[in-house]
Amino acid sequence: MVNAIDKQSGRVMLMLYELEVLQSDSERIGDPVALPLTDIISSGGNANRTEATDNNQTSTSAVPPATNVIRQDSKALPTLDDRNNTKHFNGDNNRASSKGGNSIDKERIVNIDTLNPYMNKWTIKARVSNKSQIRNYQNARGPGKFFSCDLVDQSGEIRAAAFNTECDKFHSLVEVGKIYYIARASLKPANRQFNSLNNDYEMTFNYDTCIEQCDADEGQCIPQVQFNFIPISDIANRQANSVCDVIGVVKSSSNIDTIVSKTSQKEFNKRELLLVDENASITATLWGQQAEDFDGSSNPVLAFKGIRIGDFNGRTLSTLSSTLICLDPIETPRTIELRNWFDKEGKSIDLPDLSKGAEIGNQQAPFKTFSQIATEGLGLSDKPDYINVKAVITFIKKETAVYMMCPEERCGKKVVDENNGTFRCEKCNKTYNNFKWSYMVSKKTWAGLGRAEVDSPWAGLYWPNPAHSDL
DNA sequence: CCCCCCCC
Repeated sequence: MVNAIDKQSGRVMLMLYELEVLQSDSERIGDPVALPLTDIISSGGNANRTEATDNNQTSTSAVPPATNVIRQDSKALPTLDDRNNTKHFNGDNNRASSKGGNSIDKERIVNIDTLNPYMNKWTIKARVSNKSQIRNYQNARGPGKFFSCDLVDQSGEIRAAAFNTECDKFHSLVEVGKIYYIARASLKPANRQFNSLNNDYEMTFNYDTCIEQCDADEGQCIPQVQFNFIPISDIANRQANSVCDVIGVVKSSSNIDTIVSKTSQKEFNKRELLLVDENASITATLWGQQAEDFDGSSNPVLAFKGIRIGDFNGRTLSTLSSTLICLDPIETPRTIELRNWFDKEGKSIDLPDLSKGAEIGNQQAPFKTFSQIATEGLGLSDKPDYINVKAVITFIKKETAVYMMCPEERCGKKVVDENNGTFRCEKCNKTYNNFKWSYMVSKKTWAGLGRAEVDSPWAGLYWPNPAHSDL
């Protein structure tokens, strides 16, 4: 018998080898209790206490399950099935249970959050919360096809993938919202760049995998979806191009816009939302059908599972085809909290916008003289450079100091006065009965440092709120 | 074994 701590997940594992079944239908012996987790960790010698603690903190269930086995019916502890007698335990034959045919052992259901690559016999009972389309791909090994789905039970969640034969076999069988027994799939470490699910592993359906639908009324305790929300303000500290779960109120939304992809030359529809929570706001972009179908006019609470973080002008969110979007989700108390907060005060306060980081001026940007801008070639590459400048204003262009701005919150473009009481925004392709005054100050500056001969460039100062006008 | 997901 070996006990070990999985370094990657911090989970405690107990591996039992070469067991011999003496009797399979005995009464419960003694009064068994759950293994004391902390004792195992501290007696493990090289136990990594920090990892284990961190893992527990980030887990959505505050209390680790006493055992990984859900006892479905009997008072007795699970017993080894007669079909799986000792001959299956004398080696590493992990196909043992398939010898009894294409069946699933429903008496030995384990929680999803206990699955790991070292277990070779398990069944889970899980709801499908999300499923991808079949995607064809081409790589060094030739063409292939693939789909993935997300599985959830009362303990946790895991992403599962299926390739080629299994892709064809399981794609139509697996339906979002339905519950299945799943046994004998492979497990490997999850790739955090693409997967925000709260599990260190991902599942791959293989030739041996068995999936069987479960009656709907058997799964009432299994949630529809599990979220691992991070506050919007935390997105600033996350890696660009990673995925996360976010919830917020749609404070405003743009019209549909069409862009042409640089790589594929194809057209895509998009809609930008301003998503807010109690501490920050961020732009979230919806694509394709999800953009077309979305109506943000009632300021709904919107939850995203597996949305991608971008770094345009600070931080943005952008949906992937795998992103699950839930309108006013009932699964989380955050929906009510955010609703109450927004209606009471959130709708009328301006919060830090993570998608305007670069416009406001990055505090980390270095101070530069105008001569350094020239000699270092700043501003000449495709991506903008951000600097701070300490300078004296020598001239202000008064004629264009104010302009009439589109009243739409996320627009900011100049409107054209139609001279009939309406104002047209070309960007929104819409005519409004009102506009907002905004300020664009062009000015000539001179940066000292004994370099008076350096050309002093024009600089634009932009601030959307007149309350900040202190020039 | 996928992992493309678009634009400013």
